[in-house]
Amino acid sequence: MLKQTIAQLAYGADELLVEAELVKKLEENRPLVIKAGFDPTAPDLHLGHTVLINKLRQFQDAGHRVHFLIGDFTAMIGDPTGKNVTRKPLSREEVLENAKTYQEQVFKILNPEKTEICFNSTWMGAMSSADMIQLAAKHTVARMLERDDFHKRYKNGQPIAIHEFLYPLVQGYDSVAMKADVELGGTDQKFNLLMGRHLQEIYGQKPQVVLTMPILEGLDGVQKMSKSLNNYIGIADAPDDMFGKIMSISDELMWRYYILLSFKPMSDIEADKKACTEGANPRDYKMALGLEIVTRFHGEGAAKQAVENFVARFQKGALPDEMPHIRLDTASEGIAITNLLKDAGLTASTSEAIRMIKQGAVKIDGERVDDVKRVIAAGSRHVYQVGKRKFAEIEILAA
RNA sequence: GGAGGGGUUCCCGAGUGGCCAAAGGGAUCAGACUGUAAAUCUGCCGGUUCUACCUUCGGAGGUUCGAAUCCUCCCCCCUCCA
Repeated sequence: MLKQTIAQLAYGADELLVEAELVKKLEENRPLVIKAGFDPTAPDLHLGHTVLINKLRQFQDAGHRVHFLIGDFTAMIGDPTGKNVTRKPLSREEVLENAKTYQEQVFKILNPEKTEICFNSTWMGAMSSADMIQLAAKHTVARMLERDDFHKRYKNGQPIAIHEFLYPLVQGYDSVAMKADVELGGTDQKFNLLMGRHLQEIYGQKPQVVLTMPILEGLDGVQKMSKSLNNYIGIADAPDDMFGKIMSISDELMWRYYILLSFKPMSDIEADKKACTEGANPRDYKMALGLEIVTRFHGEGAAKQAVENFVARFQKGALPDEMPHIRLDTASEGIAITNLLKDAGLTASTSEAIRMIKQGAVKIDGERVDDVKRVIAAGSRHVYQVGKRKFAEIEILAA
């Protein structure tokens, strides 16, 4: 029973340190304090960010309490993680604003009853310079340089500001202040998470268990999900978009998403996977995954609607129910199709419009356009389509 | 501080005076096939009033009928030496 619980909690995780300690803690039969820290730097969350939050939710469902730490103090320092450059600190106002957005988004997944929001400025702000130096005395430079990115930068002669050393110390001290039993973080956080264990021991606490989660791949299945790579699914994406993006991922990536994004028990996921290798259509499982995820962020009604829209549009080829309505003014003799597509934003330029027409990608009211020089009469109103995804109803008004 | 190498269209990367809007690959996009999957094939891949013209090869000048290609100055990156 306990074994199963641990297997489920560690499912999809990169590393669990140390499993034996987690067993002991669970055997105490009390709600554990599960810590996860977030830098309020990126207020627009995408599914990659939710991997960790989902795992927190699983701990809640297993009866534990999540202490959701907003690193408002640390954000003002600027974590060097992953970047080889010193990150610029945020202002107090930015931090608070971002933190607010964070909270709004995160309760779509977490159970508010079992969540406490903490700010590390609560204890860090109260710390005196002398205390800070005391804290800094708890660790050596040599060990600090073990951290991968510090190590690399040091070796390459790139600058490391002193305050960057304080970041892991503060994050570790947070665990002391919060009396964390378990801390979750991305794999890139491992060093900082282990610092928590180290400091807790020094301060006379039982060291926290560390659970690291992998970084989620983006829609391309290769690079990490990120906004700047434009391979992300934002949790604020519209239901149809969100569902469509999920349907477009590869079968292989789908299982990865199942493991890291679905709340299905691991035994079910493994069974589904097996069914597919034995001939079941992966598409149906992909649709189920899409339904689950869209439901989480938009509710069941919107999610079911998104599925219906998807089936209607892509499996039956119908036009979407909702599309932008655009009005364009033009001279009384009408407007060239190429200019119309550009002005309506369906293509980036008239040159692209010509290309699209030549490639048979442009349709007016469902009928393919062949003539690049076609002129659309003023006063008309049609549905224009470019490729599979871009639609608009455009009305031409004579000026 | 010294010596050398390099910055080309979204990315990598060829191009050393005209045939260059610039090879090749990748990505994107579109078409076919499908399950808006993958793989594959095809096409496209700066802009426009499109058989032509305009803007682009780190930046600014210059030489030339003509420059991504030659010259001058400047900015940035990399390698080796001190």
